[in-house]
Order: sequence, then C-alpha cells, then structure tokens
Amino acid sequence: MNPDIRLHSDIDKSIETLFGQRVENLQIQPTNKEFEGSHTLVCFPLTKISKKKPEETAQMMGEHLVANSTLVARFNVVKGFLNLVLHDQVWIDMLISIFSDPSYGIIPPTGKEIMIEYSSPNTNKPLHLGHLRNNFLGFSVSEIFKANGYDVHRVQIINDRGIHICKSMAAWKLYGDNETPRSIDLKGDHLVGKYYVAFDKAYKAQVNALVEKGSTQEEAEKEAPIMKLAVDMLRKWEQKDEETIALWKLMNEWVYAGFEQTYQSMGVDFDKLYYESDTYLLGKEEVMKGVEQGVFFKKEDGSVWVDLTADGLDQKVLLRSDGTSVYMTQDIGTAILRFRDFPHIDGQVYTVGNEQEYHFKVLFLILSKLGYTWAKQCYHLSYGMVDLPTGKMKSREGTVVDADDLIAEMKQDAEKQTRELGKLEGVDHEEANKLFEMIGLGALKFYLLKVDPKKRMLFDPNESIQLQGFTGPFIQYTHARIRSIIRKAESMNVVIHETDLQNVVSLEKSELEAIHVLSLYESKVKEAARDYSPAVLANFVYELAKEYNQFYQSVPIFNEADQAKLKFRIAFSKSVADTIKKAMKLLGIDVPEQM
RNA sequence: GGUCCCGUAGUUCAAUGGAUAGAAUAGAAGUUUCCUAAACUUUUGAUGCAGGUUCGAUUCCUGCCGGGACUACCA
Repeated sequence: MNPDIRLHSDIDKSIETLFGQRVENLQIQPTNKEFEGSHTLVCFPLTKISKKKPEETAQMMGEHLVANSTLVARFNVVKGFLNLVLHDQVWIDMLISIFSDPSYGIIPPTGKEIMIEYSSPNTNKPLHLGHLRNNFLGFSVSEIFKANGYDVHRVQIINDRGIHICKSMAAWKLYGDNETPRSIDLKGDHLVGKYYVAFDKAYKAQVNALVEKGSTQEEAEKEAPIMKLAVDMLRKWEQKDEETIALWKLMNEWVYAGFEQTYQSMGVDFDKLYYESDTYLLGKEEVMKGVEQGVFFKKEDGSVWVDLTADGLDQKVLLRSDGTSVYMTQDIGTAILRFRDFPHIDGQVYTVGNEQEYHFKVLFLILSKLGYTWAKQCYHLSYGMVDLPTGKMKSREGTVVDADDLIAEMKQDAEKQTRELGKLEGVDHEEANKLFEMIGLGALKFYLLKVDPKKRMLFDPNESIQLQGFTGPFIQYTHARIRSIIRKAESMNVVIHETDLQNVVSLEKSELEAIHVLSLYESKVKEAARDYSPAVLANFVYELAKEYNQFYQSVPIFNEADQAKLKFRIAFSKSVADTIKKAMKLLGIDVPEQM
C-alpha cells in the first residue's frame, strides 16, 4: 500500500490521541529539498485545537509519531512545519510492491463509459499547429481515462458541409483547370486549402473593385461574383444538386486522404467518425420541434432563434431565414445522435479551443432546454490557443504553421542531432528512421502537452523545439539508458527474486528520492483525469527521469559488491523504466530501447 | 459597450492559501580510464501597479495598467 495513505492515517490517529478531535483536510506536502524528510505536515491549522504555538504543536506531533507510527523514523521542526523522515524499509517495501506489480498505476475497469471528441477539422484546409495541440491533448486524455478504468470512445465530427467548403469548391471550379492531387503531386488537403486561399484572394479583389465603382462595403461583400457562386453552391448542395454533390464528394475525398496521412504521422486515430452532413438534418428537426414546444421562436423573416437573455446570454440564431442550418444546428444534432448511438455513456468531452467557450455554453443550455437530461454530462475541454510571436494564426492570411511541415521538420532535427552525437553505431537504416520519427514526434508532443491545457502558449517558428532539458527526448534517453542496463543484466544472467530484494536494509539518498517520486504515479494518473490534464503526467515523468539520472550519476550498479544491493538497483531501474514507458504512453509518446 | 481569460528570471513554462517562488533554456564555471555526456554538478537572474481578507497571498477579493478571446443569418 502506498505509504502516503498509511502515513495519513497514522497522523490522523496522533492528532486524535493528542488533541481529542479529528481534523478534516490535513495538509501534507512534499518536504523541501533543503530539509531532511519526505513528507511535511503543515501544523498551523492544528494550533486551533492544540492551543499551542505552531512549533510546539509540530514538536508534539513529531514525538508522538516516532513513538506510535511504524513508518516514521525521525523528524525535524522548522517553524510550523513538521518534516518527517520515514524508515528506509518503507521505501524498500514500496519498491518491491511496484516491481512485482506489472499493472502498477493502471486502475481496474470501473464500468464507466465516456466519449471523447477531438480534432474535428473543417474540410477546406490542412491541419495546423492548433490541431496538433488539439489532437495530442484529446488522444492523451483518452489514454488517461482508459488508465483510470473507463471504456473510452474516441470520436470526431468532420465539418464537411457549409459555406467554407463551398468557397474552395467555387475557386477550384473557376481556376482549378481540373487539377487533382495526383496531377500536381500535392496532398489533397493542401490542394483544397490552396483553393480556399485562392477564393479569399479573388473575393477581396472583387470586393475592392466593386467598392471603387461606388458600392458600399456591405453591398460589395454580397455582390462579389465568386461569393455569389459559393452561396449558390451551398444552396444547391442542400437541394442535393447532382453536379454540386459530385464535386463536393470529390474534394472531400481528397481532403480525407490527406488527413489520414497526417493522422498516421501524428500517431493518433479514432474509434468512430461523425459527419456534419449526416447530423445537420437531425439538428434541424430538433430545432423545429423546439419551435413547436415553444423553446425557440421564429422571426418574421422565417429565421429561428433561441432567447437566452434570462440565462445571462444573448439571442442566438439556429436556422437562417432561408432555412439553412448553422454550426449550432448541427452540433445539436450530433450530440443527440451520439447519445442515441451510445446510450450508456457517462459523459461526453469536447476537445475544442477556448475561443468557443461561449458556443458550448449555449449548446449545453439549449440541449437541456430541449429536455435532454444528459446535457449536464457534457464537458467542454477548453484549451488555449497556440500563438505565434506575431499573434494568432490565421489561415486566410497564410500565417499558419502547417502540421505536416512541422512534423517533418521535427524528424529532421532529430536526425541531425542524433548524427551529430554519433549515436547510430550498429543501427540499420530502417531502425534509424523509426528512431528519428520517435524522437522528433516525442519532442513535439511533449512540448505541446507539458503546458497546462487551459493556458495559451507561444510557439516561435524561428526557434526549433529543444531536444535537451525538460523535453520528450530527455525522458526517452533516460528510458533507453535504463534499458541498456537491463540488457546487460540479462546478458549476465542476473535473476531477481523478491527474497533478494528483501535482504536490502538501507538506501542511498538519491535512490530513496526517486522511489518516492515513483510511488506517486498512481495518484498522478488520477489527478490527470480529474483535471483533464496531460501536463500533470508530463511534469511527473520529467521529475522521475531527473531523479533517476541523479541516482545514475552518483551510485554504481554493476560495480556494487553487495549482491542484494546490486539486484535491488536493477529492479529499481526496471521499475523506473516501466513507469516512464507507461506514463509516456498516456501522453501518446513512444520510448526507444536505444538512442 | 458586455462576458471571459491571461500578466512570474532575457526567453518558454511550474508552484491543492504555506517554508528562502521551482524547472528548462540562454550566460558563467566544472564532471568522461567507471553502467549511454540528448546526462550530471555549481552559479547569475523573476511574481505589472495599489489596496484588502489571512498566522501566512503568485494563488482569494476590489481598483488601475497592459495583452488576448468571444459577443456573425462564418465554421
């Protein structure tokens, strides 16, 4: 059992014995490095019941714990802080239990079921850096929930319908000259994105020309021929015009093939895909039902609205005056369809940027107004934008960091670095290639996941992502180094039995500290799920690797004469490597055997 | 105008209301006959401003200054 829990209960008992009552929310925190000990009890809150100064209270607690707890070896008091030193045996036992439990840190199935949505791209342009954060976050949170005993359904909604895709279609029809991904050797998503940009350029030129001829800006925006073509296409699409549908299908196929390639290189996938074109009609039906129920209202021009002013929000449009649906309409349909498909899910998580917080507030409110009680189980996993030094990325202005490009660059950086360090001795070409991918992608994923998802983060395209320090490769390297030790032990036929480990009676300081960090893994897995935060695990695994490296640097393993200690250190090393591997897997990052 | 988020070393990030605010990187100085130096050790350097609550505030509250998002019959 984790020493934290037993210690907590021993402290509870001491407080009750000494002061005659229990205290809720004990404050036990890790001891600062500069003091001796592993756990620190903050004694200020106890002074109310002890009726003594903080120092005296801490002293009393320390003495009582040493006398009555089997865990506590000694203590020291600094102001109101009681620093506790546990017996080495506590940590030795802890390591033995971790070493002999292959499923350490994996919570058994709870019977709970959850749906997690991520990625959800538009089909008019390729994926960019923002999508990378989204996908890595959603994928990692899925892994974290699995490790917490959930049955997870990973999905996305593909926004395959709407004016945005019609814009690309219009520009392609006008200027495309029957270009295809094959004919010009360009990934399909990039080809469609090219015409989205072309649309915007032509549109702006046409608007300017009309304004010069005397139109107002507003008139010009409506009258620009290319915009009229796009709007016309959207209308024809909803009327199921054959030619329009055929073009739409063709261009969407190009995009999907491109996306598939990107997802593969990112190492993410999905259990089920939803398409807006399949859900928006259900959304429309629901909106019409809502009108009948009096939840929504119709304006004179025929548009349908919801009034949320009583809830502190605005009025929102749900159907345009021409009867076509908007973003919200399809999201209503999609949510309902998902709960029909998976009636037993305990929750639905939307991994979407924080710029859409208002949208989801409105969506969840509408669903609950429509009488869906599961609306309160919907959760918007809102994450911060990835900004460039120049500000927000804007695809129409060409200030985006392309996902494919960035992944390729990361791989190149990894290759360059690996070659410079001369690490490729005895590694064949194919293996080396895999390694570059693993390191490059590991660096990128770790870089994006180590930051608290809720926070905005900055990415400077002119500065390459680091491979040293608080990075993915640092952790991958630590893993590889330990694996090399394990291989050596195997080649020496070192076999480890629990009884060997039980012969160890004392630990080096660096060993003890690393085991302490190791013992926190399970609670970090839970914390990461509670907070929907891979960053919790990224920080943990970095800390673990760092502690291990300090041990590695200062304590010999194979040069240790005491066989029990030698075996213990190998077992300890293996436990660290296994935990690093598990934790990194929850981040969606692979670790190499050698690097 | 309204709603929301964010201001921490030169830079990028940490810190369930707790100790002398941690890391990484950049800068300075070291460590390799020894298990992988993508490592390790030492060192320089920060809470936007002004109040308040508290034994204790980066954290909670108020005001100000600065940055951003949302507030579309776009998605």
